Amino acid sequence: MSLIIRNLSDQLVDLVRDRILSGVVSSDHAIRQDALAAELGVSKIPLREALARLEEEGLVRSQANRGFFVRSLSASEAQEVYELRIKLEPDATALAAKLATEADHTHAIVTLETLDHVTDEHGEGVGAFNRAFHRALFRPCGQPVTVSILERLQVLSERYVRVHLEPLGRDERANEEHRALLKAWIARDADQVGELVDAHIRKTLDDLRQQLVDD
Amino acid sequence: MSLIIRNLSDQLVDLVRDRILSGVVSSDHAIRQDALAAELGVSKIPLREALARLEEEGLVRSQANRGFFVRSLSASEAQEVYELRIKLEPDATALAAKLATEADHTHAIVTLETLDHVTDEHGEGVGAFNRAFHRALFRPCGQPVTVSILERLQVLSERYVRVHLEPLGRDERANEEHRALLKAWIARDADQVGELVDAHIRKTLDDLRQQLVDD
DNA sequence: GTATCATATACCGTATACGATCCGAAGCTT
DNA sequence: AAGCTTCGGATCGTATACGGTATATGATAC
Repeated sequence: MSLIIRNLSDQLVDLVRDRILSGVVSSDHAIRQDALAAELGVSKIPLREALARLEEEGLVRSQANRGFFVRSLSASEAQEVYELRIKLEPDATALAAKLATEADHTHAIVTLETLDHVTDEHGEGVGAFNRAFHRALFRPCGQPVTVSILERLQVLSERYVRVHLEPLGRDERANEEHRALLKAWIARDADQVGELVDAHIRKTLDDLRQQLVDD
Repeated sequence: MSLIIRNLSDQLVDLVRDRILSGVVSSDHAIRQDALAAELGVSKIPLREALARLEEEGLVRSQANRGFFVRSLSASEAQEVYELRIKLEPDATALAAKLATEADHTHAIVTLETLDHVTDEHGEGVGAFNRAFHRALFRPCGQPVTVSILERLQVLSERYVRVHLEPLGRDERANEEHRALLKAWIARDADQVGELVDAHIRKTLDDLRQQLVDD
């Protein structure tokens, strides 16, 4: 049992990221450091470190002497992020399928079951579990830089899914695609995994595009 | 004249990054926060923010209660970083060639001249100017996320160039490739730009591979 | 109505303090 | 002698307080 010790700012990164993804804090609104720190029961020093990290991730931006702001969404960024995922994620997931261990398999299976469960209950944080599933599939690829880039891209893309797609309840089709993808992944059919991931992301992008012109 | 106001931690990011790239601080050695802050004449709070950002960039890693360490180099990471650049940089640079303004053109030309000059004098920081040149070529692509990812990849790859290639003085061939690339880029020949960038990165990777097996 | 000034607010950076943790060395046990 | 335990210094992580500075806002003067 290797227990992971995390300092406060590490934990704050996740906490604040979740707040932004769930839309609790609105775009282009200044983040009051003292107020937020007081609300979370920490001082502003670890909070500022967390915000600095989130700025590198692309979720917030900062202006000198003005503070941190949640970055606003834009159709062009959505397009860009999904195109980047299409360039990177299929290959990484396909490679991971070849390298995955038994433990990776069970982890992916469990993650999908959790995602199914949460989807059925229409519970909070479907997006987070969706992210976790895809991450479970590409993480074993053994390429740390690629993994970190993909994780960042996933976070960015989740914002658009939450705003534009989640309300529509298009979970059904996605879940079927997930099952087919997992099956091929477990079977280590790298080629098919690559195609399925590619198709899956493209479909999401198509849905998003349609939704964005409708807006 | 829009003067850019940057706070201390922003400036420290660049300063510490340069120290790491130039090899002043050795790998896997703990960064003494108090000592470094005192040496730089700042307090450790903005320094910690800068280190947090550099950890997101992949240049340092942190262990809770142990501090920040310069990440060590590895052949597999080099390979990975260059493969990622091959996947992203040719397209981005080709797109930028189509979108570049007159100002972008002059900026790229000036940057290459500076690079030539520095190379001739065998001055310090050839790597930094090499980075600046490539950045000048892909920056006008109008895709901020792609640009930030490529900048990160460039920083990571520069470490390997400095250690394994720069001592060999292979600058001549690179400079010829740079000139051909710039010419096609100015002419907005997107297809050729893509091919040249791809070839340029591949050659560097090949050199690197050879050097790494020799090591 | 515009320009200038004063004030309030919030961020930025520093100094300081203190608990928590890590690491190496000394000492003890076996 | 090898291994384990304990201890203390060093460093990190966090909190708090304070001054400096930039921005925004509202009042005043012209």
